[in-house]
Amino acid sequence: MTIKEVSEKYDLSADTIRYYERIGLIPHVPRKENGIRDFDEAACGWVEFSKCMRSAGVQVEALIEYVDLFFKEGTEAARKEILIEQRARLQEQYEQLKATMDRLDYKIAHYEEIMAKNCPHLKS
Amino acid sequence: MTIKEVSEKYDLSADTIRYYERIGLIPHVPRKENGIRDFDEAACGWVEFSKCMRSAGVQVEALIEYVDLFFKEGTEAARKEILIEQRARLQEQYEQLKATMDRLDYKIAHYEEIMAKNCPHLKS
DNA sequence: TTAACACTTGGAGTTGACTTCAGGTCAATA
DNA sequence: TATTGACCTGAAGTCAACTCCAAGTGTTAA
Repeated sequence: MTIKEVSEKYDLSADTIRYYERIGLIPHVPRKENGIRDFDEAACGWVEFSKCMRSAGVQVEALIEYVDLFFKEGTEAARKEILIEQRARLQEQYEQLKATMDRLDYKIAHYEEIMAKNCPHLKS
Repeated sequence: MTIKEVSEKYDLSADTIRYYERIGLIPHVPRKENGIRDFDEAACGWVEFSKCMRSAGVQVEALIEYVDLFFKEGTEAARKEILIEQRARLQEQYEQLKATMDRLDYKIAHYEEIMAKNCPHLKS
């Protein structure tokens, strides 16, 4: 697969994918003889994984570290640690998100109320 | 209250609070004769609100617009729209977060398994 | 065969959200 | 009275994460 196809498949710009490879957020992508990237299933998998993690807000730094460890043997414990820490971060984000959503719901309901009062023709 | 007290109360740097005021993310804070900020309850409320919204990821831009409308009459519908849109954004973030957390759980479980296998002394 | 196009690289530029700095005022304390 | 410390302002700097650009190569279509 070309970078364009992968870009369309995962809705990430080709520049972003190249950038991810450059900084090591995804492993080196195989090339054809002429140097053009030729994504195999594994490379696609990494793109998909990084997209999922990034769009949830997992930091680039943590992903780079994970990918780096991935190619070294005997790093399972360290990789697991990274995942656990990132999972905890997302949990915190989730709590914050939930609290804020509740608050927005409350405020929105408040505006509903105000607007009902200010529209006398609605109270038939 | 001084900016320092407010900064400690809400765990936001004084610089951030001044920045928020400058860009209109919180309304103008009352001053003493000498020009020093003197936060009253309303000003504190705005700081707390902005902190809550920002830490959930609501964009600065949307909050500025909201604060701006807040001081104009007859803008209730517009304000409500902003809140609804931001609420929808958070909902999306939430879905993404949940999917990614599930995925991390799955991967973490996978590492548990691998590590159990690679530690024969644990299987008594 | 020449133009158009998709790709390559290294590096520079942009964006959003702060954060730091320089230079100044003012109140209180040694 | 001099200096310390908290505050002020406007402007410049930083950081993460892209995003765009210039200059070049290789393949396809007119």
